[in-house]
Amino acid sequence: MTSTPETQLREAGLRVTAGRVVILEALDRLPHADAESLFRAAQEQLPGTSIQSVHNVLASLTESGLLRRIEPAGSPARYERRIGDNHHHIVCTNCGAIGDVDCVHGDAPCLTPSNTNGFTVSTAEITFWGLCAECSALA
Amino acid sequence: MTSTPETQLREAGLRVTAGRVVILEALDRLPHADAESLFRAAQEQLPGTSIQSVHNVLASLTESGLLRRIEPAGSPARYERRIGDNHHHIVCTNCGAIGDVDCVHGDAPCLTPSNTNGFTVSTAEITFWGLCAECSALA
DNA sequence: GCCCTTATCGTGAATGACTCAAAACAAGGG
DNA sequence: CCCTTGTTTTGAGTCATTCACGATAAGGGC
Repeated sequence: MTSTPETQLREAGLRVTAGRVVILEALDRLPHADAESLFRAAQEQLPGTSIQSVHNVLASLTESGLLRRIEPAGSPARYERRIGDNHHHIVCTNCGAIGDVDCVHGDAPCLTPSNTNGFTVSTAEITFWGLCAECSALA
Repeated sequence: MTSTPETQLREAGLRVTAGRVVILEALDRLPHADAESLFRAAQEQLPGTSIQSVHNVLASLTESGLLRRIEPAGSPARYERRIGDNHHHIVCTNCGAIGDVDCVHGDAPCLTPSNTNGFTVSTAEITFWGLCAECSALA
């Protein structure tokens, strides 16, 4: 039950602005979208907006924890409305499409590296690479 | 037994050039270095070199499989002389230092996502985030 | 409902990390 | 030793993102 964009923003202590609401709504339709796609989506409802404003919005929403930012190698940053769970991602090496992967094997094993080299580990992030259904079909 | 840079280059079918040898040697001293650091290291032995040349070298070495390129979120690409094993990395969220992590739990479990959304998975990449020994001490 | 403070947006310029292009150069087979 | 072809150099260009700052609007207080 994701609460409405307005409620979410208020709960995060952020002002409710048209830009933020539009971006949050666009991310429901376009999960894992990058700034550019969100900009194009936002323009339909906010013709006067700019790519910088989209970056502003994404930065504040990410900082407040309303969005999760993912940065697959070789691709611009993508954003998703996070559901609090720590799921992972699978990226198509051909077209860049991204899919969600529910936490692997009951989520515990991968959070425990064998040797940490003195590091204090706080999170683990898994990225799977492969071909999406469409690209596998074409191959 | 890492073979010498010269041998490695020849085996990969690449010409042996001063720049390539210098970069490979620098990566022994600076594992997980980025292009900029390697450029500075290379300048000591090749005063006339340029950052673009370093990128050239890194690109061809990566393509030939002599180097592995890693791109942690929020950091420029790092390079390492790969040993063929599929190890993972741990990145310090404070200073950006990177450590190697031997494959987790006998390497199999993390390569098998629970649901693949129709994707054909070929590789899995795990990035651990935390604080390096130095930064944990300072915190 | 209106004002005022202050967060946010929009415009513009700037940055970092890298890629592209073409001329100068050098590795190494013949 | 020469010639071919892969590399390096020099220089410009790109992309995604950030910085700076005046204009604008959200929303608490009156």
